[in-house]
Amino acid sequence: MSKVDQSTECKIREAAKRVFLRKGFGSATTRDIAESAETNIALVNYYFRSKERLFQEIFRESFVETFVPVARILNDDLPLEAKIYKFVDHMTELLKRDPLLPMFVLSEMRGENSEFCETMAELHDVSSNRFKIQLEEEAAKGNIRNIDFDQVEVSLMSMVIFPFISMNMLKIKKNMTTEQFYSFVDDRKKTIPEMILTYLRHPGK
Amino acid sequence: MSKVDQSTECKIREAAKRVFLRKGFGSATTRDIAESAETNIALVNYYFRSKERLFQEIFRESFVETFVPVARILNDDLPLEAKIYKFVDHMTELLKRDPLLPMFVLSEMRGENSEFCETMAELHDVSSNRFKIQLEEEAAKGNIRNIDFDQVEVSLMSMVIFPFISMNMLKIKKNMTTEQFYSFVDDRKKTIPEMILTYLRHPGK
DNA sequence: GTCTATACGGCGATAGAC
DNA sequence: GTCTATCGCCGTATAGAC
Repeated sequence: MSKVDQSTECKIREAAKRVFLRKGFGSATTRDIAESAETNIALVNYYFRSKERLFQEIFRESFVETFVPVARILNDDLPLEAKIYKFVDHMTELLKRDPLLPMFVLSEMRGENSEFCETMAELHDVSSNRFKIQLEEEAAKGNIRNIDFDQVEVSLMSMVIFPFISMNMLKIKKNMTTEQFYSFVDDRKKTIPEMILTYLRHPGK
Repeated sequence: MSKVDQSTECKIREAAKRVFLRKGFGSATTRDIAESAETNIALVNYYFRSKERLFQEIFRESFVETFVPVARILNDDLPLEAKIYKFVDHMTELLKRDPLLPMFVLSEMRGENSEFCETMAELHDVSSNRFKIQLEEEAAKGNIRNIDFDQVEVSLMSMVIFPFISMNMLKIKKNMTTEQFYSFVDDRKKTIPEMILTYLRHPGK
């Protein structure tokens, strides 16, 4: 087997990721995936037993192994300003490589029924405890204002992630090409930390 | 026909909205909708001809007739600070009534193929031109810093809308009840405008 | 490991009785 | 307007030849 020729299993896995990210679990079909992997339905089920199991693998790989490690940057041992810049930069670069990832993860959690909430149990490991403590310490020292940690964290996540979720709408509304969109989110690597830090450093009324 | 008894057509429309918002177009079935409306499949097709047409009606009603008018607050004739507070307040109240609406609209725009981008043409009407001009005027007067309008607008939208998109994840991660979540977004009616306004009023380095 | 053929169910949509 | 019955299609999954 040559170097460029991947194993069938790997081709199916990559095809599944492409299709699931673009269409979601409900709208993606085994036929789509088999075709995209240049193979047939039987082999998809041979390697992964069912569409459901295949999806679970892709979901875990995308969320737990890709997204979560970057989110953990907030627990790194870094000064506040450097940490926020690093987080926004790394998360933006991750999402530029996989722009459909946030919508993929979040859209599978609608209705609160989903079995994917099980996978979410691992999320409790993502608690940003050290980031929270860091902000509390800075506030105690009088370096930043007193704030509700959750408000700051959610604002930060929102500003980084939401543009990718609304990418297609943004491109239509602002008449953006894909390149212009990427340039826009690159600019946000500066805007977002500035906005958060300016807010933190100036006292409320 | 009594007052409390709605017409069948209306019952189907309401059921369709419930089901589509919870599951999305791909995963919702005509059978779901019929059952939720306490009627049968034949009547769904009798009144709306097809699942596709029914969906288009719900989508238009939810997006163009509900969401867009609130977004237009940014074009109202109001002082900057009052306008931002009003926008965040109204949008938050709208989303508290229909928390699944943002995910519903945005998830149907994945893959950039979708025919719903046609409906999006009406979105060009939502251009926030007057808000943009207002910010430019305030900057010219030296009241706020010079900024990229799109960056500010997207940040504002992100911070208001994203918590509802990630509602289920947030509730799991922060161990929130639904009531606590609503209380959290109510607090954001103050946090978000403060963050935006603090950023605007303090010059960059 | 790989393919063809097929089983089986659920889907959207409609015909036709009332 | 409303319902039952049914058609034809496409989905997942598997059996069995190679």
